[in-house]
Order: sequence, then C-alpha cells, then structure tokens
Amino acid sequence: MPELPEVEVVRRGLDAHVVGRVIETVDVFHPRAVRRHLPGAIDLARRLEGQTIASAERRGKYLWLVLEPSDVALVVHLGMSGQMLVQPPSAESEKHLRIRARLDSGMDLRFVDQRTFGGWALAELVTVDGTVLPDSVAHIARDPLDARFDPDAVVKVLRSKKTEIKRALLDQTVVSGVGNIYADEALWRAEIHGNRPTDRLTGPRLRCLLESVESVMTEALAQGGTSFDALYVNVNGQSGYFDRSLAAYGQENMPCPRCGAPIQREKFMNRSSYSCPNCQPRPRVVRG
DNA sequence: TATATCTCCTGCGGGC
DNA sequence: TGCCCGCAGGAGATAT
Repeated sequence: MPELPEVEVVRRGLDAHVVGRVIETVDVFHPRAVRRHLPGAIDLARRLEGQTIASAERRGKYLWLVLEPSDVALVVHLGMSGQMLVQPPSAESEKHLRIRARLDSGMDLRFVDQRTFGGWALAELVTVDGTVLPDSVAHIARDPLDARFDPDAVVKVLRSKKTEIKRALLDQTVVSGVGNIYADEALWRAEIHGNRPTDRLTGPRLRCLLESVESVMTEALAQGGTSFDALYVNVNGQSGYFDRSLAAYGQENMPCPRCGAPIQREKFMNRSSYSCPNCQPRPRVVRG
C-alpha cells in the first residue's frame, strides 16, 4: 500500500523520466479513475493534450505534475494499488490499465490501479502558507519530510484533540503521509498504544512519536529507492520491500524485536493494528 | 464543529 | 471444483 515513502519514490521516478516531456494524447479506460475530475474523462484528456510536464511535486500521499502553459496541476493519488508506469507503447497493456498518456518521448505514462481507489484530476494551483500546491490538496497538512514541517505545531494540534493517537496519525489534515503500516511502526518505536487519547500524552512523548514517524519513513524511503528498475517508474504496492524491517505491522505472533513478547493484532477502525502488548500497553481507560 | 462510521473496489485465501 | 465470505485500507461522504 503506497504511503509517503512509496509515493516519494514514484515522484522521483516521474521527475527523472517524464518532466520536460509533452503529453500528446490521453486515453481514459475506466471512469472511476477520473471520478475526482468532475468535468469528466473527455475534458481531462482534452486539457492534458499539448501540455508540458514542468515538475513533479508531492505532499503526503498526494503527488502532482505541474503543467505548462496552462499552469494547472495533474493531481495523482495512488490509493491502495495505484502505479505510475513509464512503458514503451509496444509493451502489453496491463490488466488494470486505467489511463494512458502518450508522451513526445515516444513512451507511455500509464496509470494502473487494481482496486481503483486512486485516480487523476486537474486542479488549480493556489498558494497556502507560502507553498504553491493544487487547491484539492490545500487541506492536507505538511508531512514529516517537508522542510517546513513544524513538529511543535503538530504536537499542539494533537494535544487539543479528543481522539485516539492512531486515529490522529491517520488524519491527513494533522500530519500527512502516514498510513496504517507506518502508523503502527512509529507507535511501536515510540512505545505508545494506538488507543491512547492524544490529550493525555505529554508533549515530549508526542514529539518522540513524530520523530519515530520521520525515522521510519526515512529508512523506508532509503530502501525503496534501491528497489526500482532505473529504466521505469514502477510502484508495486504488493512487493513489500520494507517488510524485512517491519517490527510490528503484519508480525502477528512474531516476537517483538525489543522484548520478545508476541506481537498482537487487534481490530481498529475496520482494519488491523499491530502492537507489542508489553512495550505498548493498552490504556487503562479507553474513551468510548 | 468535532469525531466516528460507512462506503467504494478487486483479488486472494480459507472454509464448506 | 466452485461458491461464499472476510480481509486488505485511503479518503470522501454521511451519521452522531
């Protein structure tokens, strides 16, 4: 599942392989892949054709291509299974190919998405807090790898909320880029149970948690950067290249790397949470 | 207004 | 062998 490190790997691939190229033609094969572009697939294709890809940018799990001369952004969200592939036109179409853009380089930029949670949409660029970004991304908070990320401000927001810490970590308007996997890993590193109320965690503990988020993402990014073929922009959400380094997520009944206690799996927000029952004790009183 | 829950989607694995 | 069901989860919509 693409979270911030995986999306950043894709952004770097796009930066290397499609920036500077002109979009010649666009074909949309599945309407759900452009559902966030309200004027529809025909409008999206028409407005993309002839545009030059000026840059590849990212905030959290959102990435976008800045287009010239229209000066709008093609916003891409990978959802759970989205891939942005640079392929020669002769390459066989992928089973879940949703959108194909042909570039003046003679290559295809393909959006492949099995579960169709992701998609493409055009958005106007706006300036928010000194940063230019698509208006559809304006509500997304800065991520921990953003040079202007302010951990003290995030700690303040967290302490003002009346919710559980894992819910808050997954809230992209508080801190962006964190999904279920890295939330569990960061909570394990900080030795905090995900059900702990945010307003009962001290500033230093929250600060420690944010540092854990940054460190786990930085390490994952370093590994992800070595796992892709240099000729392609290739994301495979199922490859699990960071699996070897996971301490908690998906490690049910495996020994905690810190204390040896078996990692437990619990249901949380209609999904799974993994934690060490010894290092990350549940709060005695769960808000309910 | 803030927070919690539901829904969308496809492929896989397990149980019967 | 084939069918059914649960699971995976990001984020917007809807409910509380």
